[in-house]
Amino acid sequence: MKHGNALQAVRARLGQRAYRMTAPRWAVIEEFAALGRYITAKELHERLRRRHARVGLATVYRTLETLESVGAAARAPQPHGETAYLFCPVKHHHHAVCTKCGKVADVSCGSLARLERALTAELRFKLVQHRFEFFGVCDRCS
Amino acid sequence: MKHGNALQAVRARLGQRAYRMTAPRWAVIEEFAALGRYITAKELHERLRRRHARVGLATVYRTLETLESVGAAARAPQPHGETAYLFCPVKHHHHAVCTKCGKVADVSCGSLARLERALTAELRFKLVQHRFEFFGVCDRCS
DNA sequence: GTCTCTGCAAAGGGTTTGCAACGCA
DNA sequence: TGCGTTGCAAACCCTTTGCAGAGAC
Repeated sequence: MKHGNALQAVRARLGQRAYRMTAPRWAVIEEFAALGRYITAKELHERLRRRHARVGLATVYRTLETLESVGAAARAPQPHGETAYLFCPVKHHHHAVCTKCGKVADVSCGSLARLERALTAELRFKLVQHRFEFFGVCDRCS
Repeated sequence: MKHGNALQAVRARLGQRAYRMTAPRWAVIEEFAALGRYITAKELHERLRRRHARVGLATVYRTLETLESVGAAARAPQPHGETAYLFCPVKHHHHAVCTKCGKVADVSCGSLARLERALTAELRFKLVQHRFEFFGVCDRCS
């Protein structure tokens, strides 16, 4: 399974922090991890319902929050007011999002270091954090 | 006045599109433009109240929406669920936000063009849009 | 005088919380 | 068995909307 390793890694990470692995929580994590794109809590909840997994919406929110707290999910507030989440156990990087299918590709931020140094001098700002998002059309959709 | 030119430009832009310049609307725009940092509708509303400007919260929201529609305000959804706005009549660019005082510096995106070309080839993505945000500590706060 | 804009309050939509029952460990 | 977790529904919070009166042009 493609996401198997990442899944088990997250399972272990949760276990280390004394989280219990219940059926609803695991159902949310599996569905979420297999997705590979940003999704809202509501949408994820609906998918689980369709699969006959008895999971409350509140549990979906709580699980996503838990995953975020252990660094396994990225949160992206949308213009409309909703929040989209992405299963994403990798440390610090950025995303390129396909505007057609929603697929997400990872972008390392190593190549941005020089740019950041230049900006630091130019703006007289000590930059300590950044957030980049790229949007476009992926290989398969174009 | 520092923001005078931008203010009058926005006033003219609104006039061209047949918006009426009412007292409440102008109060919101003035307060907003003088600020120079991101602010939520609620916070802006409170500032206006303190200045004894009788403006409803709904009017603040409507004015911010109007400004956004004519390209004079930038919207930034926050993790918590609120939306922050910045008076920003310049076309397309990015921001560096001071994490202490909230001051915003503009970052042109010209220097990022090469980076974007490289990513297009590497990811097999046709990138059509991007959003960058930088966070750090400004000159005065450090 | 017309037609947009305003303020208020209610509605709307997403997210969080309280609580009793449940079920891992 | 103890304590974290769940589901439900109510509570919350931010934002939008309906409507009658006010005001710009």
